[in-house]
Amino acid sequence: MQLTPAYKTIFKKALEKSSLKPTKQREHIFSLILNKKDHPTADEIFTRSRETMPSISLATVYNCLETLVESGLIRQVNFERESTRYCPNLKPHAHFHCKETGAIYDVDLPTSLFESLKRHLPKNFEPEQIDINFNGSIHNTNNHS
Amino acid sequence: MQLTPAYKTIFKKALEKSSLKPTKQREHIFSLILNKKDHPTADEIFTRSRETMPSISLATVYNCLETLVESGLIRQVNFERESTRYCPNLKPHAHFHCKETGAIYDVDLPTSLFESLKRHLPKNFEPEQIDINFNGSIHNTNNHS
DNA sequence: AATTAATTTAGAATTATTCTAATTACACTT
DNA sequence: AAGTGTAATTAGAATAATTCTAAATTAATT
Repeated sequence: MQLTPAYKTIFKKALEKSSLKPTKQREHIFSLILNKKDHPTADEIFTRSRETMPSISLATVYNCLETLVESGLIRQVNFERESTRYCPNLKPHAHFHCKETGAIYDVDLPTSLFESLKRHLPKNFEPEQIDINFNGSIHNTNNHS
Repeated sequence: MQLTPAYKTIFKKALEKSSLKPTKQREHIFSLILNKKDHPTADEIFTRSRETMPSISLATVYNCLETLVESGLIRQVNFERESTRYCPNLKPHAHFHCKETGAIYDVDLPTSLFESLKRHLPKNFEPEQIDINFNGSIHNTNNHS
């Protein structure tokens, strides 16, 4: 539940760039998301936060998540209209949503693929963000030989 | 507000395959979505429906949309946590969401791109649906020469 | 210490969607 | 043609994630 010095610097820089304050709550939530790299919902983050910061409120969790997304430290992930989930992986990647378990997996993708996608847009379309979401199931690989 | 005979057949076949009935309401909603190829929300569809079918209820609109999606006649489109939108374009394509106007544009993509995306999944991941969403703005092309 | 602006907080409000239970429509039997 | 059964529609209540509001707290600055 502690940021490494390196991440602490990244955290402060990113917030200051958007003229936002590096508060205890924001840092706490950022470190929670970094340290358990699943894709938690605001409510899950709220529950986890209270274990070590019992006074935090749900509204604050939502506020902090918003500021973290704004400053580029985390990404939002949405599947259909399920609760928004949050992701600290800033490398180019897609998400795979297992419809059986609801689990979300990061799928790394080469930058070239994103570039190739962009080339299909009309010239005056300026994408800021590209979300690629797979929906499906994960087969059992029963490798009985 | 009328389905062409060709679409009427597609409509009936698709529903029957899922053992669903081709009712007046389902057909009406399907034709509405087909005839104005924007990406309306359930509520917009509800409003449009009542112009020609005043007795329809919002619950029915939601029910019909669900069955149309189930039977593969239309697709759902989600941006962040905005209202779900519906799309009759079944060709492989992505969506571009303009953050200024909120408008959604279809972006045709070659099947090869989807194939290439799939190749980055672990072998036991079985995608059923791939959603590609661009988020950004559309620049003015002021072509004063 | 006083002032200000930003942040946090609790709880109310919002809103898209789903649920519930009653009614209606329709295909199938008698 | 009347009766039966199942699916679909309907109105309105319920749900749940998120946002809003207004008050309280915090931190930085004079």
